[in-house]
Amino acid sequence: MLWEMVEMLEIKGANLFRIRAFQKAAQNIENLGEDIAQIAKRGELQSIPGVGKGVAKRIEEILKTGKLKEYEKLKKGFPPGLMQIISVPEVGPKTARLLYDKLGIKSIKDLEKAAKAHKIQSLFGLGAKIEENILHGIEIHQELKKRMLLFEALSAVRPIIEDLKRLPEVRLISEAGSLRRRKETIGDIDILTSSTRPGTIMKAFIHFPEVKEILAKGLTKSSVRLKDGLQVDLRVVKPGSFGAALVYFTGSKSHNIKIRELAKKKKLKVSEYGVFRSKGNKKIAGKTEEEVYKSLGLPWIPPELREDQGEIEAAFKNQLPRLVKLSDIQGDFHVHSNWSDGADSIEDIAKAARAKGYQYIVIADHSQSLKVARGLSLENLKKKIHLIHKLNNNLKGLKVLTGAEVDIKSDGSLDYPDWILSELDVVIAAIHSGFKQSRDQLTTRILKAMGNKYVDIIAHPTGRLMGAREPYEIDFDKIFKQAGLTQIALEINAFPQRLDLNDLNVRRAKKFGVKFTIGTDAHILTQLANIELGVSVARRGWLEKNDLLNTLSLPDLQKWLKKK
DNA sequence: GCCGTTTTCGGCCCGACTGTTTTCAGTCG
Repeated sequence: MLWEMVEMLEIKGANLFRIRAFQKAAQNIENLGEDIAQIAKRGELQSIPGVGKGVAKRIEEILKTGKLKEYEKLKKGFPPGLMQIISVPEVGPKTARLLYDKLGIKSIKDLEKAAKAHKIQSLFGLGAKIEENILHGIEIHQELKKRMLLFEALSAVRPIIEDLKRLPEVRLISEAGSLRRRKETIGDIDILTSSTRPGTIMKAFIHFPEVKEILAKGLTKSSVRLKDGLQVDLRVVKPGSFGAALVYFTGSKSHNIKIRELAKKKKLKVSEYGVFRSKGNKKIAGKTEEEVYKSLGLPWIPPELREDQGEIEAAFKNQLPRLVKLSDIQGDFHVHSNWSDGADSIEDIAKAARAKGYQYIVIADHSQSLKVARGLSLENLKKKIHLIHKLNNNLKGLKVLTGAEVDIKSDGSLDYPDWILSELDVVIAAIHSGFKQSRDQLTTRILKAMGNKYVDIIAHPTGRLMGAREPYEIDFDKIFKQAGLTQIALEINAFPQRLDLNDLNVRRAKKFGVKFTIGTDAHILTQLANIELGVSVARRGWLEKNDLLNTLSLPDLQKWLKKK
């Protein structure tokens, strides 16, 4: 409701600062990672940044009545299609208002008709060019909405950066934007380079073989669409501004705003060119990110934290988390072999894991009920355990841990009897069916599974598949609390479509004392590399080394498993 | 409407680009 109010008020032409206040509040509420009703119950609404007396009152009204009078009233006077118009590129609130007042345009369809009939160019302030841009905007506006998975963006950007690095004119180069922050979905790919000769770089970039279409080509900025549809923006700045530009292009937008507000209070000004004194405009930083943050009295902030979710305040107090690193990871907790629906033999997986420098790996095939994934019968599981023990005798430098991804059946019971679970090193429990159960049912179901003393990990706790399946509804607070209490770890599933738990829930769960494991859910050797995605989620969830079981050495992990 | 390492009142990030109304408003990131 707040978001919609923002759009309606923009078109209405309300006070911009009031609108921005709503916007800020809406964004922070969206990123809570906790049920707002719980916060309201504790009477702590105003502890949410950007939520003051006014917004708190509105939230209380919504929670109490399910409605917001102010919103309903606003909406009544609004044609339903009008808000969509500002989602067309080139059309903002002012233009939308003008088009509505003068031409009665109240939907994208109306807009297209009017543009094609050349009615727009006759309006005061608009012209033929704008009319043309609007038509183009309508064309691409559908496509723009699609965001790609982090995994896809990473696979696309790496070869491009490698190509660019080969150019002698390129000095420094980095990914930027939401990709560098490792958000789970990416709109378009941003790359930043520094050079004193941007022209040559631009030219080489737009002629890369992967490029299908050149969207814009300038002196220091070009945009292309690749053959697979991804949009890539490349920007070149002078070496002395690289750090400031990297801060700026990495974002997030709200992080940048807060940084600049902070600067202002210190009589400084931050832009993509550097940090300047307000008086006299003397440049005092810009070459590196460290320099930029330092000039504001802050330590360098890892990109994954730059979401204006308290990282600046934490940095100010020198309380930033020491985020877990990929190199801290000693093993993978969730791998499938060709005993169930995986592609590779346990021996090959073990060798690949050893080559990655791991100390251990958990082979966790599906359980008997999951026929679609060739779940293992009791008989086969016994055989598999035996085989792994034999394999470990001949294997140096890595230990294969016996595991299973055991189905949590719809009544909350497990798909294997206790006696065989007790034989396994690691028991992972997960839901693979009955997603449509009620929130209460699903929550109770998982809690019941957590009541089994052999369970070590709950895998992909919300079951989502980005782009294909919504997360199922569970009472996070109850599950996090129980996980904290029992020390049953929650998985950060690193499969590209899953990333489940997600960053927000990870951060929330940590506050309950929850431990986590990263598992790639790999079904083929190349997917072992996805551990990196899991580490990104962990970092975005503010996790430190100690929060993850994956960082334990083999002996420490074995101690942990015994203790449980 | 929110907020306080200037402030309980008076501010609220910064700059590029575009097109059009020739000096700047609107949009975008």
